[in-house]
Amino acid sequence: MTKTATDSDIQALSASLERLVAMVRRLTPPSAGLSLTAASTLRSLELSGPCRLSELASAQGITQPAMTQLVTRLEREGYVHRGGSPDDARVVLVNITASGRALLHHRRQARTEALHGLVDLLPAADREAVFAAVPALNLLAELGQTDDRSRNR
Amino acid sequence: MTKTATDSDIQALSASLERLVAMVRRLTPPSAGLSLTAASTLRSLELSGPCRLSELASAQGITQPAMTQLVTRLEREGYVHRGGSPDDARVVLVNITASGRALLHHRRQARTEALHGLVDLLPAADREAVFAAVPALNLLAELGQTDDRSRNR
DNA sequence: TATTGTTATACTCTATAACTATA
DNA sequence: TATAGTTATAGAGTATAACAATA
Repeated sequence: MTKTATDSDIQALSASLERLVAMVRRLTPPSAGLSLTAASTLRSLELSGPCRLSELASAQGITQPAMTQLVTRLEREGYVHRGGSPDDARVVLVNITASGRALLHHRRQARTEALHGLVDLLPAADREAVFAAVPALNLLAELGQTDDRSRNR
Repeated sequence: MTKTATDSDIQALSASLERLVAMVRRLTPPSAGLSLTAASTLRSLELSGPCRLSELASAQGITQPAMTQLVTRLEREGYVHRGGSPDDARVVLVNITASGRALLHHRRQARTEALHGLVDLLPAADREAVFAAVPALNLLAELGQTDDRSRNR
């Protein structure tokens, strides 16, 4: 029946996303050691392997200087490592360390536990609706990631 | 069939939420004028009406001094107003201004437009799964909000 | 000359500790 | 003495502009 998305559908989704962001922020606040951008950058490195600094910056939607500083902090804490490229001496290849992987693992466990507590409070029907939507939500998030808004920096 | 949530369900949801947060951050970056906390605080004021500074702080999961400063910035920009309580002279009641409401409205429009672009790229089945999950996601977010973790500050 | 990354500088956002004013 | 909020100070996180090194 829902052939195309109506504005009111989109607005409801948008409002829901706003609330979910607030929830996630409370589940793993920056006080837990990593800012949202720092955590997201680590995750990205975990998936991609060694990655250029400029690619990391555009993937996170922040500027190159901001990523330089973030990587400097992450390197100081031992979560990433800066290496050079054999092909191009200008390039810096950033990679996640074992310690960085361990940190991600720990954060995921903590959040999973907290989420478990919340999800268990949901009525069964709602719980199933949420899980049923996970693949679609992943697709949506992926589209948002590869969308080239703010690539032009 | 899904009687209780399995760990792998929860982990998939958790990972999905991480990606959605990254997407939302790119849709309305802090460069658009308001940080996530600032926007969330305004939204909260829009819903609740005049609110004590300490309540705002605990609702957002930040400290009282951080909220003092955020409210100072928002007041300087004209988005909120500080008033006293007639009952208790220690209390500050913060309220949103017409300008603050207008800002929220504008941001919502911008995000809704951007989301529309993404949602239209989803296959119809995924689109419907997302919309079908919205009420459940709202409920989940609400549980996360009223959950009293990090109330003890 | 263009690209990759860093440095310099400034502002937001957050925390903890110490303080003021009121209850 | 306890509570509501502010001030002081420090550090993370971000931006823009100017720079160095390499292609």
